[in-house]
Amino acid sequence: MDISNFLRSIPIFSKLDDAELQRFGELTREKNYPKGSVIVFEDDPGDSLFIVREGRVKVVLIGEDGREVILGVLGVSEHFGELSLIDDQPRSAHVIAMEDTNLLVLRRDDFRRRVEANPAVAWSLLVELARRLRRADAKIHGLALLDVPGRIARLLLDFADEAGKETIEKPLTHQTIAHMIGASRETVSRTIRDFQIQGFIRVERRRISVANRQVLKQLAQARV
Amino acid sequence: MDISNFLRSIPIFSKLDDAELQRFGELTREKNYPKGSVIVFEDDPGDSLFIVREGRVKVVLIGEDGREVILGVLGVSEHFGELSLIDDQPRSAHVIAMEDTNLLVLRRDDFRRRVEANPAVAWSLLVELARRLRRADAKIHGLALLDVPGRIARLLLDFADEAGKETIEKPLTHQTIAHMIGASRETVSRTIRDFQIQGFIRVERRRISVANRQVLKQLAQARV
DNA sequence: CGCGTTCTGTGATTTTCGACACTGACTCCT
DNA sequence: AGGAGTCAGTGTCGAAAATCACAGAACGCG
Repeated sequence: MDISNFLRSIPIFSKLDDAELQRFGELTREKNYPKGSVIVFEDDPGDSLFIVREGRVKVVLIGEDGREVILGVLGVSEHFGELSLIDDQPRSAHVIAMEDTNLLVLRRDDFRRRVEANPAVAWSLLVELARRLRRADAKIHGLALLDVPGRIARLLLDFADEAGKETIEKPLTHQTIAHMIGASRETVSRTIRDFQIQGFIRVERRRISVANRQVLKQLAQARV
Repeated sequence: MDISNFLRSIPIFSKLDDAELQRFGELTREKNYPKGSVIVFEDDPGDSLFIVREGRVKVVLIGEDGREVILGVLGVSEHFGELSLIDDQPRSAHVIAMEDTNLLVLRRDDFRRRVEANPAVAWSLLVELARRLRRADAKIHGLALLDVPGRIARLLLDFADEAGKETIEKPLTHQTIAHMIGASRETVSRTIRDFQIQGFIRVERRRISVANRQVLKQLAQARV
């Protein structure tokens, strides 16, 4: 797929006409990162926007002791790094490649100029940030008000909804889930096993499917 | 203070010229809410932006069982409710008056039209949302990676920085702090007492001052 | 000034989770 | 096919914090 068409598939650029897309495309550079490499370091100044063209990355916070929390996992045609471009503050998290990854990179000045010339892009960006803010609030809600089963239930429902069906295709290890919900690997293992025994979910070879939506919804709402 | 001047004191409007401020001002309505009343309900459709002119409000998530988490406390010249205006989604949280409060209200269409006519406002809004997103991430970091003393230490430092000095003037009850950091009232009481005994902070008649910044910073970083 | 409501301090008890420490099972190479 | 590395299941243990249950302080208001 050529760059213009690829950019068009991204919400914040979708409103642009061909000429604009072309110009944006010309400003980008490509970069490759092998699995496990760190793309962005927390606290770095940061002056680029990244768009995932191939692979998957995780946005993580890392504590002094090395424990991590995953703020989000981004796949093809999702982007990251715009915060620092907007407010000139340092990076707020690390971004690490979960697989071999190919990114398009756009530098601050180029990006800003283009945005200023295109109010539609600014608006789409606002919508995108609003979406993230809502997600962040939901995450805070989960961490503060739900116990571990609740958080796992919510995560599974989220993924199922996103996939549009009952079965979650993505390869999620218990460790990854643990980091996403702020729990330990063992607790996740136990809880998943529990859900399975109770018949809420079905698991075969790392693929989870939701069997009893109702109960999970219950768990995801109240601390029981 | 007249409305134009008041609006000028707000970051997202500060870049506007007098004529624009005047026009914005004419579109606003005033509303009063007594202490404890609910200004915005989660899940409501929502089509207004609110600016605090007097008083204080809290943005809260409430669980099924009535337990609450405070996402933020907003004072004079801060605003809320823009998310729903941007993405047309329902309100993501409740907003409740902590004191008798006077608000300026701006309706969606008026707001949007004015924003579209003023790219500078759109940009300031982006900066504001970016700031909130960073705060939300920091909150997630705290909830997932820090123990209660750590979270309290961080909160106190935040407030002290905000106040610009060592003493925090705002009237914070232990209950409120507990809701802000996702902990129980009792644990907060005990921890505050502890900090006091250890000489990290000084407390007199509900006003807390930071005595030993260093130690608090330590606590706020690592799980000890 | 008194009285009720809202805060705070503290003990005892109970839950929830994380920390370890292993075991076994897959899977991906090369 | 053999071996390294990663992933998952499980038991025990202990620490952190939530909960429960009061008692005492402080504050704010009529």
